Amino acid sequence: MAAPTRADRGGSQTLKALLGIRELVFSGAIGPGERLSEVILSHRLSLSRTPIRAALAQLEQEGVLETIPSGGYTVRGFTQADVADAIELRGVLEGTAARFAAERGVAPVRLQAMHALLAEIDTIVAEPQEMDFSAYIDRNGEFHELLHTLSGSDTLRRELARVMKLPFALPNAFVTAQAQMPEIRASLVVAQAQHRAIVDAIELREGGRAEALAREHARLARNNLDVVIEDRNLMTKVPGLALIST
Amino acid sequence: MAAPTRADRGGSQTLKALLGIRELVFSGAIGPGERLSEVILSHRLSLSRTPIRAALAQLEQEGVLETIPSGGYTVRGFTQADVADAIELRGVLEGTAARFAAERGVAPVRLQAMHALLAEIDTIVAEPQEMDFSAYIDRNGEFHELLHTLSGSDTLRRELARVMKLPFALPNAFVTAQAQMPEIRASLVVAQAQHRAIVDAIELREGGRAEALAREHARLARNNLDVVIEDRNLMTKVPGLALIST
DNA sequence: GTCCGTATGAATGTATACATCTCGTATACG
DNA sequence: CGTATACGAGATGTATACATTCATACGGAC
Repeated sequence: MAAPTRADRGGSQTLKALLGIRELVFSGAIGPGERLSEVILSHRLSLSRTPIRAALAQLEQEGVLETIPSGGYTVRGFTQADVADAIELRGVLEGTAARFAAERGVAPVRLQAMHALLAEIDTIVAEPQEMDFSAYIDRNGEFHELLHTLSGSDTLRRELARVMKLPFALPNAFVTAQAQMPEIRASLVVAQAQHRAIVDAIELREGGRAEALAREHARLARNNLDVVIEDRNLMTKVPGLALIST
Repeated sequence: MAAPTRADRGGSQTLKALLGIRELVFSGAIGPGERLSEVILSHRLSLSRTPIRAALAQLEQEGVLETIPSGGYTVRGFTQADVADAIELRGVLEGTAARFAAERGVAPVRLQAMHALLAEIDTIVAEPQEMDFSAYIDRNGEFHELLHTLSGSDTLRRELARVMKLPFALPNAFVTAQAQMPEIRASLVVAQAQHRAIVDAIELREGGRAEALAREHARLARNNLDVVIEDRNLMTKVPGLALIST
């Protein structure tokens, strides 16, 4: 039983506030530009103002909220360009992670773990009829997380963790939408080919190639964004994309 | 009279706490690994615990502090590799900023401002006898800030602002140390040549070249780091470098 | 009718009291 | 003498009361 330790950063209240407010924002219940009142939120979430304040401050750091010069916070409005930039930024950072891994080398044990993941994703993607998207999302997330670790740079890993606080910048952001698109399989097959190429480049210590590949890999998500934007119905399927305003 | 508006994020107390704690940490008064007690800090800075808490949370986001699993914060210890990574990360992000500026184009007015800055730095660096380091630091800072803006990406600009919260990652971090080194002039002349090349590449819409140049520009700082590390006397001249532990 | 000053209300910023948990220490038992 | 347990000091987490500031609306003067 996961004994609720203080490590949860407010084992209860502050974490509740964080998750609660995030939910309110990304579900669109509050809407871009709208002001977040501490007292109203504290009533709505049945918490005191203190954990609410802590959560608001953190969400501002995450880029979800903006400070009002006179005090307080509003929901940040994202443009399509903002989302595209966030995705490309992830690509740049993951490219750097891949390059670091290639240049600095990685322990054989970890490469083995990488290959194990690749094999699992292979079988998932190769599924003839119905793909297990849930499994794909899990393994794909693990792949990227491991890649970040392989960089060997904590500073870089932190920064990547930060950028991926924005849900639409996540590697898995568009997978659920892809599940409803006709060319799904092909798209994921391409993604997996890129996964393999990235690992290959890392093993061969080809830093430049590893970086370029990881960037291109993120561009897949970038392309999907353009497709999804066209289809308002699909947009609701991508987490956090409801925040896009103009 | 700068009317203290709430926009200062705690017009007084919270800002005081932030600056105060940062000072305590970067001056080495607290030291890596040491725990930061809220009550002790509140006494030391003559503030209540509330603004202290807010400042601690922010400094943790900035990467200066680390959370203890059981609650509370300690001063983060930086290795030489951490500092090098932070500098290289800045280079990667500034490279992306330069590439964006080249690819997306910048308004002529802003390019003019860029050239004006370049001209000013030229005259400063060309000074025959004593260089005005203070002026150089100011203009150099403005150059980099403007470069970040020229990217046209707010997301990227935010991320750059974050990375540069670590003082040793700042473009100006090693200038004061350079002032005490024999090869100062040459080093800054090279830096200025790179400045010009970056702007040139942006004007010619050569994204790849702009990115590579900005990265190489950051490597100058990286190289200076190695030199400074050797000389414990110089280390104290570089802000925040006292945090380096092992 | 418009503009400016004032006043009122609500929001955030701050301080502090209280609750809860962690960790060190001392003591008792095996 | 070592270990386990219980206790206590001190830390953070939380709630709330108080101070201060900002925005809005109202009223009066020009």
